[in-house]
Amino acid sequence: MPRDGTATRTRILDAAECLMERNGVAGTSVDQILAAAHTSKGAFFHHFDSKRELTAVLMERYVEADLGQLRAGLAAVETVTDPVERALAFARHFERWADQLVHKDSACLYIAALSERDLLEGPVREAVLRAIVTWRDEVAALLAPALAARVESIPDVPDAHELADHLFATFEGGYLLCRSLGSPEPMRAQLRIFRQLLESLLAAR
Amino acid sequence: MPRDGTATRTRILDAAECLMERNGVAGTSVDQILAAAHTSKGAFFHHFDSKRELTAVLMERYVEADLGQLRAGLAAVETVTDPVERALAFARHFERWADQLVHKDSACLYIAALSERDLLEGPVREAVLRAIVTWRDEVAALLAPALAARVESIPDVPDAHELADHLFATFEGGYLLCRSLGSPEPMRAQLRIFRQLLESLLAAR
DNA sequence: CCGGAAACAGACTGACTGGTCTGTTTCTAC
DNA sequence: GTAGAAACAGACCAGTCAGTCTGTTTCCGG
Repeated sequence: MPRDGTATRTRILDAAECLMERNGVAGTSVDQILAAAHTSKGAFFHHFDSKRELTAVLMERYVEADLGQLRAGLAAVETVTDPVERALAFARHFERWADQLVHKDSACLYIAALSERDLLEGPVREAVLRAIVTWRDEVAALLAPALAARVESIPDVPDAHELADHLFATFEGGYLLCRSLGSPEPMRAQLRIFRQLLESLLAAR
Repeated sequence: MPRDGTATRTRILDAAECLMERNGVAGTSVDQILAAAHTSKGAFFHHFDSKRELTAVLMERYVEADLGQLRAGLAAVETVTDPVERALAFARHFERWADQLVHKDSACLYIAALSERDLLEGPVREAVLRAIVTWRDEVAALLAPALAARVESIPDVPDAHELADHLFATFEGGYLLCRSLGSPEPMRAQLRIFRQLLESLLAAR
């Protein structure tokens, strides 16, 4: 086997992720990626068939990392036995971890992908969908027992899946607030609000 | 004065809004806009100095319409005297209006603008910021008295401004869920969740 | 040490980009 | 009516785009 190209491939993916998060997919040219990755057209089209395929591979990798964060959150609270406490601990986990999540003027690749319609077909869409559905199902499974424990004290019990989606919505909304305000603070604030709302929902009365 | 060009101008703005919502700003070319608006390069650059300026003007118009929705929501509940009931009526107002808000596979122009960094400077950014801050301030002013009325029964009272931002985050997160799932349903679901969470927060105990 | 395949470099291409320019039409003020 | 300015049309331009192609380098099995 000839020389190893995985380092170059990774550099291209890293550069593309960084640029596309900031400028969008259509707003990022292959030449820009090459410059940032310190490589050439030849290397790029050796590793990827097209810009489209790069985007798909990148999104796949991004989703995997994202789901890793979900699993880490679930693992961090699996020892908590009380369902209500476990749900709240889960919310607190992400609240604590918000600062690391949003570094200076970064954004979420999902937002970049979802704002371009021609990406909303094929593998990119499927990857995003997998992320959303996995978060929904896993978080709903965590929330359902907590909601069941309070079902008699809540007049209008929210649907566990929709409430799970609301965490996803909070993340993405937080990202957008951070982008527009140019500060990582809103993410922390929004995750805190989510936790506070969940606490009041699940409070014994 | 020669013939009236406002109709053409409006057609260009409408076409641009429609295309940019779907494909992003960088993902929409001037030629595409011209085709959709059934006009020419000459007309376009007569009405706008550049694509950048069109984007800025369009965003200004979009923000004004958005703030109109906010004012309509505030007006719809201003007769409700009890602060808690007024806040809840406000949430219910948008829950009811969710379906009209999101037509089939539409998206929010804020998301398109915020996903491209070079737009995050100058008038486009200022317009988005004005929308966010106005929503925040107006909604916070609505929520603050309601929160004050419950301050003794809530252990960890959320900040009114951050809670107001959470409504904005819910809208944007809802838009993203609608885009990825290809359905207008998630918007309604997320606004319902927001209302349910607010109800439990403001519930007398 | 050498044959071959993968890894890379970069000149090149045609389509498309935002934007300019020249010319024509349409209206109003006089 | 006619002068003049705004409204519009579309050919045109230089630059950029994604993608191709040819050639060179690097490395490993034999």
